Parts: sequence; structure tokens; C-alpha cells
Amino acid sequence: MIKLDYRDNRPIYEQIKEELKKLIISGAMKTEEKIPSVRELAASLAINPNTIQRAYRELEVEGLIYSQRAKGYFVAPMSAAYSEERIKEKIEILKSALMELHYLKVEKEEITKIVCEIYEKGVAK
Amino acid sequence: MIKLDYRDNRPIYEQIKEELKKLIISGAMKTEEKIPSVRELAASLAINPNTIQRAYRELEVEGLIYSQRAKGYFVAPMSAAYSEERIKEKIEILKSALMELHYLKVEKEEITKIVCEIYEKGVAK
Amino acid sequence: MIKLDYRDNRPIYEQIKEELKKLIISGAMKTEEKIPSVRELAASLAINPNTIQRAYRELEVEGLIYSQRAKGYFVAPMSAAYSEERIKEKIEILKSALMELHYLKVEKEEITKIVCEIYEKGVAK
Amino acid sequence: MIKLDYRDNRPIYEQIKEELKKLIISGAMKTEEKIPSVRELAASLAINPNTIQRAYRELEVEGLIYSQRAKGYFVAPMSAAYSEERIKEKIEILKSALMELHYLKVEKEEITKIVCEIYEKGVAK
DNA sequence: GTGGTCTAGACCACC
DNA sequence: GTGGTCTAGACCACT
Repeated sequence: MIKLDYRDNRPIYEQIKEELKKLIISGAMKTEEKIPSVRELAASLAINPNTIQRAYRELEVEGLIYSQRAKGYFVAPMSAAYSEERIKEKIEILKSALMELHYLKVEKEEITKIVCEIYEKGVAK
Repeated sequence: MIKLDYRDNRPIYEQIKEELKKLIISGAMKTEEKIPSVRELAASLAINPNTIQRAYRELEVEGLIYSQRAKGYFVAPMSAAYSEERIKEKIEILKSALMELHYLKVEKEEITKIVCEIYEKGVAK
Repeated sequence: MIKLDYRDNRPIYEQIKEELKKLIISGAMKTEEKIPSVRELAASLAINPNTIQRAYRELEVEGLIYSQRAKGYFVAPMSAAYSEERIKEKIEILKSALMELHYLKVEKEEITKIVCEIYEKGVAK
Repeated sequence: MIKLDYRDNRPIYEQIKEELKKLIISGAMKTEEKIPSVRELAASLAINPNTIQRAYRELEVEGLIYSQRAKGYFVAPMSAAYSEERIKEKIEILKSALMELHYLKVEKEEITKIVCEIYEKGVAK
């Protein structure tokens, strides 16, 4: 379900966050669906529970999942309306970053390169 | 120095912010240089001083300008090192937004369109 | 059912959101009850349907109502347990905001004034 | 500089966060001022460095402090403009929470009690 | 059994 | 020496 790459420079908890985010946002995991428990996922990835805990906590702060004491973590409700809101929001962030990079004289080619990387390989760098 | 477009959907203070940001980040305005006073700019653009005040205040929060009581607003110091840092930061924000938009199934063409708009016309939409 | 105040500074969609929120949370509208359709409410209030749409969409994101394609919007289920939980949550938010305002040296009188306004007139400012 | 209360139900990292937040927001600690290093504070409070690390990290996410690798943590710049923005923002959050609590039929006396507790004892509950 | 917190101790990259 | 990450292991409160 989740693959880790130890050669990757990014910390493990970041990789877990990204993978889960992908599954949730793309709709592969459904609303209110239970996520593997901290210990369970830690065992299956052969990793320390604290690392999973951190990934889960940060996703909770971002509002993608929520926790119920003694029950587990679950995918937070995401209505269709919510998706649209999120897209608009991210587009705004994108535009703002692009404009600033333009002012900072970053070449268009460099931007295009990043866009292609992400849309082809799935991850950048 | 600053041009407003009343047909633009964006609020006036946003347009002013963007224009000033452009001038400061691209280096057209130098460090410690004085910015037109609130009243002065308001008069020359024929708009309400409160609007200018809001634009300036938000730029101050973003750290691009700073105010000195009874003297006016000035361009905040930005070293070359600072520029590089800012580029890296914005690239990270860009990547993060792009990945999420990818998960949300926004087409690559739509992204490319936005990139081109900004790099050709200078503003998006 | 819903009253608008055009002298109010808040945008129309905000006013509609608040009014509906009031009706739903206080229990005046029951669970699963149908809400007036976008066009219907727009006509009865003599305003643009897009404004209603926005208010409804945001209420959907907040989880207070839900939409069924081609059927309309309905009040989302809210158990008594849910109410208690929501109260606790809002109390926490209240405390956190109060403490920060205290640190920021906002006078107690100013706070009390806001509390009274809301509990007497129903709305603040 | 920071006092912990082990009888308090709140986790230690929360208490540290609150204390630092108080010092920073009220202006007792100045912009760009260095904060005790993770290990240093841990030693002086006789507490595990990981606990301090967590408190600092969360304050960094909230934008109150920032970190420089191999240098330490510092108080983030807070202009006067920023303070005003922050007060306005918190007042809005306060109003919104109050209105919802009103709809939920929470008595005014209960609210007043909380306000007094915070403004007199400094902490609630 | 689950999330949540905390400790002790370790290693890394950076300056 | 500093922040940042990770591990191993422990205890608590809750259901």
C-alpha cells in the first residue's frame, strides 16, 4: 500500500505523508474509511511507531484525516464542494508563487521542467 | 509608476501590492529606497488613502517594506543570499501545489496555460 | 425565513450562511429536512443564484448540509452527542482566541462588549 | 523563565508553547531574539529534548519563531502592522465562536465566567 | 487495542 | 554546538 525509498533524501514521515495524501485526495481512499493503526503500519513497514505517529498527526493538522481516541484514524469527510474549494485555493497559491518566481527572474523553462517532472514521474526531484 | 485596471476582478489593494512586489523583488526599487507616501500615491491614483494603507500594511507584514513613524515606508533590505533563499522557498511551494493539483486530477494543459499566461502577459486571468 | 440587511458590511453570502447556521444548529430545522433550492431562495430574496450557491457550498464544506444531485440540499444529521462535542470544540477555540487577545493587551471591556452585543442583538457590529 | 506545572492536565509541550507564545506576543521577547537552544532549555527544565523540540516545531508552524540550521531558534519578525492584523483576525474567530455557542444555547454566564478566568488568572481551567 | 505523551539515546548535516 | 530525524521502549486514558 505504501512504499518507502530509503535513498530518498526526504524524511520517512514526509514520504508517508505524501503517499497517504495522494491516496486520500485522489479518492482512492474513501471518506470515513479507517486508516491502518499506528502500530500496524509501523510493523508492516518495519519502522518505529513514533515516525508513523508524526506523519498521521501532521495529516490531522492539515485536516485530511481525524483521530478518535482508542478507535483509530479515519479519512476526513471531503465533499465534492470541498474538492472544488481546494482546487481553487491551490490554483491561487500556484499563481502567486509563479508570479513571484517570474519577478525573481527564474526562467520559464525551469518552471516547465518542474511541471513535467511532477506530471510524468509523479514526484519532483 | 503603478497602473490600475478597473476591469480586473481583483481588488485594487491587491493590484497595488502585486505591482509594488514586482518592483521590489525584481530589483527595480533599491533597498532602503523611500516609497511614495500613502497620501501621495492615493492622490496620484485618485483613490482612497485607506486602500493604499491596506496594501502597504500587508506588504509590511510580508516583510518587503517597513515603516518609520512620521517618515514613511521604505524598501526592506534584501541580500542576494536572501533572494536565493526566497527562490528555493517559492519553488517548494510551487511543487507542493503542483503535486496536490495532480492528485486532484487537474489536467497538465490547464497548468501549462496558467504558466504561459503569467510568463507572457505578466498577470494571470 | 431569512432576512438580509443591505446596510450590513458583511457580504450577502455570509449573512445567508449565518442565518442558516443559526436555524440548523439551534434545531429549528430538523435533520434530513430539505432546504429551499438555490433558485427558489434566490428568487424569494431577489438576489443572484450564484450568491446562494456559494453560501450553500461553504455550509456543505463545514458539514452542516449535504447535497444530492438533482434533488437538492438537506440538513446533515446531527446527534445530541455531536452537539456536545461541537460545544466543547468551540469553547476551546474561544479560550485560545481569548488568551491570545489577552497577550495582545486587548482590554477585557472590549471583549465583554462583543459578548454582550452577540447575546443581545444576535449579531456583532 | 518558563514554569511547568506537573499537576496540570495539559501536556508539557503545550505548556511550553503557551508560555513562549505569551512572551513573544506580549512583546517581552523581541524580534530576532535568540531562544534558548533545544538542549539548553531541556536541561534547565530537566526535561527530554524531544519534548522541547516538539513545542518549538509547532510554534514554528504557527509562524511565531523560525529556525536556522546549526544556529538556533529565533523570534519571528512581528511588525506593528502584523499585531493589528493578528488582533483583527482573532476578534473575528472570537465572534464566530461566540455566535455558534449562542445558537447552541450556551448561557451568557458561562461565557462571562471563561472570560473572567482568563483575564484574572491568566489561564482557563 | 488504540491514540497520545514522554524518555533516553543515537546519528546526521550544517556551521 | 545546533536543529532534525529516528529508534526503542514505556505509561496513560479511553473504548
